[in-house]
Amino acid sequence: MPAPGRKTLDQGSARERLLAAANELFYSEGVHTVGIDRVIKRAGVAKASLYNTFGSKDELVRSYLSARRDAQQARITRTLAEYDNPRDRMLGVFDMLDEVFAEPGFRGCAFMNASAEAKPGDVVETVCESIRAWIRGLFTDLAREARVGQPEVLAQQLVLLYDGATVSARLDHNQSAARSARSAAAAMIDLALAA
Amino acid sequence: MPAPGRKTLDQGSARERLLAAANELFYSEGVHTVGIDRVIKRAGVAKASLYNTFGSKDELVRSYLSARRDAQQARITRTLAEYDNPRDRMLGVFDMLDEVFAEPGFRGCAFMNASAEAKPGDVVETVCESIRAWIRGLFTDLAREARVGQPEVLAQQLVLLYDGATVSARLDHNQSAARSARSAAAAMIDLALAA
DNA sequence: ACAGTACCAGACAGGTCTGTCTACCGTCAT
DNA sequence: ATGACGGTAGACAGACCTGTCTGGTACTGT
Repeated sequence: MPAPGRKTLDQGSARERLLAAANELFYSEGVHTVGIDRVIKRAGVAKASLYNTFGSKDELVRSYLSARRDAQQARITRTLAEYDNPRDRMLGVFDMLDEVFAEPGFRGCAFMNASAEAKPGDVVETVCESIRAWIRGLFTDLAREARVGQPEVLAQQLVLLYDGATVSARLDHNQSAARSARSAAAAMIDLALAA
Repeated sequence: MPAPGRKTLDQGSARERLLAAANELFYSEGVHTVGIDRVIKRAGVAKASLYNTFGSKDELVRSYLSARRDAQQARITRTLAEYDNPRDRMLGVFDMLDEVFAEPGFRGCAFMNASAEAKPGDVVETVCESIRAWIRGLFTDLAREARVGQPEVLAQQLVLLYDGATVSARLDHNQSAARSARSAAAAMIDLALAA
């Protein structure tokens, strides 16, 4: 994550700088309110470079979300590797959330935000669905690995807590949302294991 | 909820028609993507009427959200009246969510959506905070009434499930999100009561 | 040396948005 | 009957947004 104070980005190819600028601006202010001109100024790039590279603003938005999805999946995967049993892995996701919420500039889930701005049938929804399916699958796999009776049921409940924590951290500025979700998740997991 | 198929609204004062049109359009397509012209056409109202009544688009948006907040609070209050003990009241909120999610045109929480589009410090955030504080207070009061050990803790967990269900219903098109949240809520409540 | 590539700077066209303004209409109370 | 009031209809200004286009610069492989 680049230092946020800088005025323009000056490392990497035009594509990389554009994606970095898009990530900072689109995430922190919304896809709609940020115009092309601000993105290219921030990236220190000519307008022609943007259109040569991405073709349209829509494509830039799509790429921004795809890159963010990949980064988020990588971060979760990295987190999981720190634990050696499915129960701790599930809870580890919530520990990671706690860190994410504490980062400066946190403004909720980029995919929820982008989806709220998108009109029905937008390409944005596709990226959105892909990361959501991935997370749901992750929790389902972990639940199955933990040998609970109904892995899908537990996974769904964990997803509810995951999303709820994100919303509460965003809208209520609730610094402890992830920890509340974690303790609720622990209770749900143990109930499922006992059943 | 007015019939959504109609092209223009033709009952009530200009103010009422504008709010009804704003509610339909802003909620279903987003605050930013819908322009003033579409709102007044839908309302069957002159542009001057909008600016005489509300003064600006921002104020119309604020009024739209305020009206929606009032309607939502009224609906929840009506739901609570159907039950006669705190535990059933808490769960009743999730039964209501199930109905809400099944309504045609459901597109998630209007306040989450508006907040995602708003820039930091927007007036929108104020309305948003007010309904969130109300819901949190509601669950806290019910939890206290139910004599659980830590009412705030249970209330926070129920809020997580409430928000999580809304997100999952919206983004995953998950028709059973409210029922999953309800069963998780029942488990959390009973754990809190047993403690 | 030279062609090709990748890039920057910015003017420009065409569209859309908010908000103002003029002009007109119908109703109703005094 | 007349003036205030609330409303309609739509032109218009000014800002802003996307996307195209021209022209110039720097490096790189052959």
